[in-house]
Amino acid sequence: MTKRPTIADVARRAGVSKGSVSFALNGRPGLAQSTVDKILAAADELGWRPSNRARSLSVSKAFALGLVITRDPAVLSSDPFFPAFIAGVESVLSTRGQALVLQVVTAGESEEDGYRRLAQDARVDGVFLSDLRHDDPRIGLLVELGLPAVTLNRPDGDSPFPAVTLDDRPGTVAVVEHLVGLGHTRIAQVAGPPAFVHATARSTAFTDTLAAAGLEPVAVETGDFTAAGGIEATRRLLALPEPPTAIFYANDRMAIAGLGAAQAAGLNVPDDLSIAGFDDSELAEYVHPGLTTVRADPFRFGEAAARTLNRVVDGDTDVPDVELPPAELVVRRSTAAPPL
Amino acid sequence: MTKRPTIADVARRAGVSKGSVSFALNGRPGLAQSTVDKILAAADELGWRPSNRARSLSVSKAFALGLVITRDPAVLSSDPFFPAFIAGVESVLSTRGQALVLQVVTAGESEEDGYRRLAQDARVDGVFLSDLRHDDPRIGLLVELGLPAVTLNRPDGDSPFPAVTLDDRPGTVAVVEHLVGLGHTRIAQVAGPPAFVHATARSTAFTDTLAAAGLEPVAVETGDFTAAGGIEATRRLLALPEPPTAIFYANDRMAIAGLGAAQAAGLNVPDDLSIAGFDDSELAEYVHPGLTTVRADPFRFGEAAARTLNRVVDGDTDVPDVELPPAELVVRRSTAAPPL
DNA sequence: TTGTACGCGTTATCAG
DNA sequence: CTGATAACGCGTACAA
Repeated sequence: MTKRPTIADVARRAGVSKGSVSFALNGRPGLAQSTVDKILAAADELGWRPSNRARSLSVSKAFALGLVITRDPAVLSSDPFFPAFIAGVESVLSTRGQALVLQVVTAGESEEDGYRRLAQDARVDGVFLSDLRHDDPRIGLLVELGLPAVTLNRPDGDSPFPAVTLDDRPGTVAVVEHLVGLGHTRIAQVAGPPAFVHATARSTAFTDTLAAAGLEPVAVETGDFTAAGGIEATRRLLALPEPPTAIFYANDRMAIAGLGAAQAAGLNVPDDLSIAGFDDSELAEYVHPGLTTVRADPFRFGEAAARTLNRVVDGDTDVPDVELPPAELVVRRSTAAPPL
Repeated sequence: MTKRPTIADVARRAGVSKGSVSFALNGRPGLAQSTVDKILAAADELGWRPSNRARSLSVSKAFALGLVITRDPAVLSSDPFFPAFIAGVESVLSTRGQALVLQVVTAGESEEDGYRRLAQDARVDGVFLSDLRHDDPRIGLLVELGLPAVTLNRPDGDSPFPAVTLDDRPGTVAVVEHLVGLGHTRIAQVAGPPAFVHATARSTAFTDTLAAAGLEPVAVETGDFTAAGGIEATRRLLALPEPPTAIFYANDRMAIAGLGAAQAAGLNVPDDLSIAGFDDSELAEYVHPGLTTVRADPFRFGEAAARTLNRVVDGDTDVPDVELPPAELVVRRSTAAPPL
């Protein structure tokens, strides 16, 4: 409550100049050790902490990173990725005295505006680019804005930014092999919107693996990652003349909703229909039957992304991409051999 | 990319002094209208935007609000409240050029430290205080730190901060009356941790309403709001010599997990057991059977909280509490008359 | 090591 | 009234 001490207070108390204090506190050479000690002691006694504001102004940095999330709230509500991702990011930022600025862009406002605001207001030193889309326009935008970034997974176009990647494909392959191994031949997929890089990556891995087993998808429906979308897609699949005996969903939310739809239609899961999801969200383990799914580690993803972004922000050129351990299959009760 | 224009550039272009520019842009009296127009035009032509770093330094404000969330990531992951709440907050902040600084405090670090950091780093002008606990120590801490706040719901002790409240009780009462109306007499509850104000509020409303109907709870189990906790509590309830015919959970996550546990135990919901939740999370509608629950509006909550906090931050004294429309009952298929 | 300009708006003081 | 001038907030960086 008493106004915080400034660097001038420290200087006065140590009997030196402001400049020396700054040097001492930043551990820069050019000061006698005895002077450094004196200054550090004075700073300590006064409980001095640098003012972010003054520092920001003089070094032109925000000491903050930004995350723009574009979802309507209802959808975001049950997304299992971001909260854990954010926690991972925080675990890195908190040790560096940085803050995370979050921007939730709801429908109506464009996502680009979110980044633009962050850049114009100079609120952050860099941003995380998530949910990459094909030929993502945000990459060009960020280049234009001069805002450093790290991409979550690798974009398909050119990108000057490092990528932190977590390969979804091994998990997808494992799911398909698991289903094929159980004897399924009529397997369908509920994919995510094709505009997303990760959605098509999963989708392609699905089709390819099936092909490698000499099979073709019964159908590939497109969902929008929401529960409502999962229900719709599931109903369409179940209404097919020859419905699938197994459905692989691009995320758990659609899978859990699909599970509900199948049960509501009188089907027994897994006896009549096997269901697999993607994410291993909290509820996946606890619905009935437990959902077979694919588990990634969003917390680690957040840590790695934050560290990588900071290297860029710190001026490191040629920051290498970081590859995280791939997502892996978690087998539960929702998958079993197909009905005879 | 070309360096942004400063207030001095605008002044030069308009042929006036820096001070006048500042006055004109802040709509302060003391300038001829013609001068104001000239300045505004110059600013416009140059595309000038104030540097909020410089502004921060000179007016000692951060132009940002803070939210500290204390959950371990796994739990936070499926919390339906915060994402929508944050979206509501954003909808207000974005119109004022403010930012939201998010801090996720994971286990190990104390929540208090989160607020302390936010205050010491002067990162925000005020904070949202969520998940109030009885005799919440954070209130005293914030007073000590001199950090303005708004509480989400009303704390039970003294508080100098305005509260934005959303009464859970009418919804709780409605659930109990709904169950009693269906003919249930053996009703149990899975409550939240008693340390939380909202958990005990719901719990008390539950017990009181039951008492008003001349009934007593079969049992009140305490869950921790997680799916795993919901499963445990449900198992204990179902193992009772005379198990309940209806269970009311303090949130949807526990309810959905409880639903899974009941089904895994071979029970038919709602024929053998009625289940009701709280939140109306996205999946509530889509699990099978659809979950009877209580719906609040976290987006509006966020809007109201942001507006209220801003009034405090702006120096308004005696900002009144804001009362939001109460949570309301949503009846779905998971509740029905008890077995004969 | 010190002194001081600098980053950029805000605001109090003062002259016209 | 109108508008200019300068001090201020606080740390950094460079010339002296």
